[in-house]
Amino acid sequence: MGKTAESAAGAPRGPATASIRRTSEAQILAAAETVFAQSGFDGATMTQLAATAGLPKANLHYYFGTKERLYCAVLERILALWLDDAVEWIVPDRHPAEGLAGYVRAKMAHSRRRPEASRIFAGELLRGAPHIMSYLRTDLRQRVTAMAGVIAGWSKAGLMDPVHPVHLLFAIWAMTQTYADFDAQIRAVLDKTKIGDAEFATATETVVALVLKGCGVRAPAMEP
Amino acid sequence: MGKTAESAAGAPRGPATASIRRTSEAQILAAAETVFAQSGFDGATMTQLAATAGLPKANLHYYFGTKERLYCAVLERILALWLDDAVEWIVPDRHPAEGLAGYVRAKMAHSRRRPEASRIFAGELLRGAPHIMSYLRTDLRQRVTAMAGVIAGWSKAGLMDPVHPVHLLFAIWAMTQTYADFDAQIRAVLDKTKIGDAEFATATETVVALVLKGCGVRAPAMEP
DNA sequence: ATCATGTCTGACCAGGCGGTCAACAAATCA
DNA sequence: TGATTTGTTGACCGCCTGGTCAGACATGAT
Repeated sequence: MGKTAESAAGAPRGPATASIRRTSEAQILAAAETVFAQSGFDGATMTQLAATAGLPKANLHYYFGTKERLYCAVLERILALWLDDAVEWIVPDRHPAEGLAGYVRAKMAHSRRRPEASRIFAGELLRGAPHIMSYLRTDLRQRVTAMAGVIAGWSKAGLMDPVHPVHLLFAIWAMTQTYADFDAQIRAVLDKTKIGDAEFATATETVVALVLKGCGVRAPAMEP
Repeated sequence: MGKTAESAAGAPRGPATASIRRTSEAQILAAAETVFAQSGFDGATMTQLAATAGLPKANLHYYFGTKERLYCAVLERILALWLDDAVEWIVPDRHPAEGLAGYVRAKMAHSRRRPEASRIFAGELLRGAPHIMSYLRTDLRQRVTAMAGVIAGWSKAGLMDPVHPVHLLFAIWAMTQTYADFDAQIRAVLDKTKIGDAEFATATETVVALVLKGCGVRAPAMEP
């Protein structure tokens, strides 16, 4: 039937431009990420959310219905980004010296570039993960199992010590995300209003070294 | 003048039993620690706080005035406990193998025994530490400086690698507190409703090994 | 008894919260 | 063009929030 050419995918209703919806939703989601990261779910108010988005409050309800649905939309957006780092680095083909270092650096870069996403995730976990428990138990758990297998393989191959793979991952997540989540503490201790690139690079290399040496990763063999 | 014998210290007014005040305050603080840990400052309500304490709402206001003052009282209680671990373990007399391992184990024990305290602290940091920023910049920073000196001393003495001491501390805090703060994630990934003692011991030893090997701590010399 | 002091609490309040809705503007379809 | 759907918004609502307060109650000194 005569659907217009534009609506290729993801436009269940509305025959023509869903671009307005997309634009407004993106605008609201971006604002919401900032506000939820600063104030948390309970601390944020719809009025504050609307003001940050530069739209009337009723408009947010038009697009997302309730505060909780808006929050969940923000969460889903974050989770999508969350999973991609691992598959690039924690793979059997790589040497652990490269894989673990790359993964840690990717996670640190995440904490640097998108601290708000990390903070929203942290807040959700702190409250017992009421909105993402099912995701944790399925998607995340599955990925962790896969990554743990890779790491165990590295150990068996004699490329590194036999470290408990899952707890190693917890440790890596903790060390890297702390620079986003608990930034206030780090700034206070370092006596800086903002963490500079140099300081962050120092942090990154400290964590990388801690992980590589901590896992007893052997020097990678040079490819012929 | 004729103050009764009981009021030895800390009873500025009231001639007789200040024990009632002490008891009620302790009861309220204990309940508040639980509720604030579960729901955060914004999520918790005075009604919920009162119900958990088993007292009428007005009673909480009688003793603490406002929700914020109650919250701050809870925070202060936590901070007092927070500082004591370090001074016992991160001291020049000890070998780093003993000092770092002991410190990590103490922090892990803290996460195990008093996860609520850790979560309240984490929530406060996540929101930018509005109530404890001055504490972080004074007390905590001072202690960190002292600890960093000890660690740097260990490195100079050739007892361990020259690891950046402050970032090492951030890493230790992150790895240990993650077992309290993000317990939901850990339980979901491990597919357990509760983390057992055995699993927690595994976690502890994983972190201890990661830190000791990661810092290149030499084997401690035996005392004659 | 009387009084002073501290403790306790039900009833109440103003304000802000998330959410609704009717009416209106804009865009797309026929 | 008119018809129909989608987007926009100010005004409004009921509820729950943190906080108040007058007065009941307990306790010990005089």
